[in-house]
Amino acid sequence: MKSEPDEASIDHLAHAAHHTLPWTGVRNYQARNFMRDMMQVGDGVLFYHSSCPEPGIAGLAEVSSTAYPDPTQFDKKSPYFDPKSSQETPRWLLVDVVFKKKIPLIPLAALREHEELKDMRVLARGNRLSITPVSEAEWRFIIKRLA
DNA sequence: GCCAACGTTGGC
DNA sequence: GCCAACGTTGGC
Repeated sequence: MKSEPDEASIDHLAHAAHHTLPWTGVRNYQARNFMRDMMQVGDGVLFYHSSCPEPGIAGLAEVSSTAYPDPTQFDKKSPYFDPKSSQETPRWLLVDVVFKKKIPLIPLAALREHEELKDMRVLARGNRLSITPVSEAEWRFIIKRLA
């Protein structure tokens, strides 16, 4: 799961109440569907810092809720407000994410060096999804070899 | 700041 | 349903 560290970094997560943050602001249908259809409580999360001086995996977290409506879509003062959404038929969902651990940054360039990770969705050419699946093999490799 | 890549919008 | 225009993402 990608986040801009200016907005929500691994340190923010570590210091949040209950070490938990709602993953607000996803406004892409594919990313939303991953949360809705594929994520379960207890799933591992690679916390990725994007759009920053050192992009890469900065920590480990866990999904701690199933998907539910993102309240910011109803908030006129929020940058994530969506006038086309309604309480009755919410368009955007989120999951809660709980902190597990901070790790020495695994830079994007390091991820790209490993043959084992060449098919990682987040590394695919032109990928713009902020949430992408990680295979079992990719997860194990990152945890054992890089984290 | 640049720019490639991709998603969304909206006219037709 | 097509597709051009536009906006956004995100690494560099």
